[in-house]
Amino acid sequence: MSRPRGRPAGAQGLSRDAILSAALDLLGEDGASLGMRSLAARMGVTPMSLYRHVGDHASLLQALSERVYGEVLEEVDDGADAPARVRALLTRYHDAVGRHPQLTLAIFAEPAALAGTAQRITERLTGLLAAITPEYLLWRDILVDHAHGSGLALCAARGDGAQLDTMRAQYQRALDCMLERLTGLAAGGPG
Amino acid sequence: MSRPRGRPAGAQGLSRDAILSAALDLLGEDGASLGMRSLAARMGVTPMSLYRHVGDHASLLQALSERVYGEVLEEVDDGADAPARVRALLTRYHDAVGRHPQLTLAIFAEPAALAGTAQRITERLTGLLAAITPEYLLWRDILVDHAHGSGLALCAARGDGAQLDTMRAQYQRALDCMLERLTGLAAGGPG
DNA sequence: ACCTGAACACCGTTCAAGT
DNA sequence: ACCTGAACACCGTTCAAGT
Repeated sequence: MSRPRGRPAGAQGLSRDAILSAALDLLGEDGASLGMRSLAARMGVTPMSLYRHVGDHASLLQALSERVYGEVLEEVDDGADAPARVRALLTRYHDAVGRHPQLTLAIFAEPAALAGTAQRITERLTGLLAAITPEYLLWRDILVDHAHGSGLALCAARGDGAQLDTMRAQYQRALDCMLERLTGLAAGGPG
Repeated sequence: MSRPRGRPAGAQGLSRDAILSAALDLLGEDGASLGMRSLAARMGVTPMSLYRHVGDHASLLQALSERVYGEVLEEVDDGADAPARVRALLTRYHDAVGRHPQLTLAIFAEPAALAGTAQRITERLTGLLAAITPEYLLWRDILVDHAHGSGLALCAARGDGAQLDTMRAQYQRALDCMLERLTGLAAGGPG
């Protein structure tokens, strides 16, 4: 029973990329937490096979977070004005949380995993806000913290697709409300 | 070696209250996560002794969150106006996160643990905001999400006392800024 | 009623094979 | 270079004693 020891004969082997993709798939399923053993089982492989490709569990988490949150920075809409770009950047960030709530929760528990990417996102946001208001540091903190908190609510509602759409719309409303106050436009009235 | 089986002769036994207090102490220490085994070890007792008093790990978490976050509602300053009471309530909530970041992170991963208490806090906040603005639901979401996100940053900076004070002050500034926009007072200028 | 050890089904990770 | 099983030090939890 079970496979013989040593490298399998005809197998084409694992790849770091395939492991990361499988890990995101696994995290997307209901109630599945990202374990080295469950990830290995899903790939039909021994837990230890993973270590050569993705390092230990913390490294795996870091690689996943860079892949997911690195995409947030890929947006380019340099033509738009600063408030619109702030809006787009935060929406992308918030969406990334909604797409991978379990990963985000794991990162929150081990904040070093996101350090580099998070800093780059924050820097871009800071630059955009500086063009809008002299109180850009205060508003950067407000917008980032609010995005995190709203993302946390997304995490708590993991799995429920319909509710997720509602919450995404609520985030848009809240974000618009704050951007209006921030830019001083103070649009129309309530309702 | 080790103790004999059965109930120890002279021991006065465990109490639910003592266990919960010890659990909060344990969570307050650096890098200590709340395990049944580590908690039992700290109390000089077998892991299984705890189950009779606090139930399983999820129940323990829930009991702790009710103890910590229940205090948030104990505030009474009925004389103050609604914005001041909103400010006090959110500040207490935020402080509770800062005092128990590890517990809060554990709750975030298992949101059912806080369900009851969180709802009561949200209800009181909603009532207060309804007296201030017709857009009270929008602002309730904004303020709650922002408090959570800022609390999350507190969790990430766990342990560092000086930084904690700075972050608490930053939260006050952000909260004041939003309450000004919310009440329409629009105080002075930047700086 | 209350606490115990042994046991079960899990973890992440090290290490020494094996091909 | 790459994958393997066995082993180690952990988990939470069940169960059947023991007092």
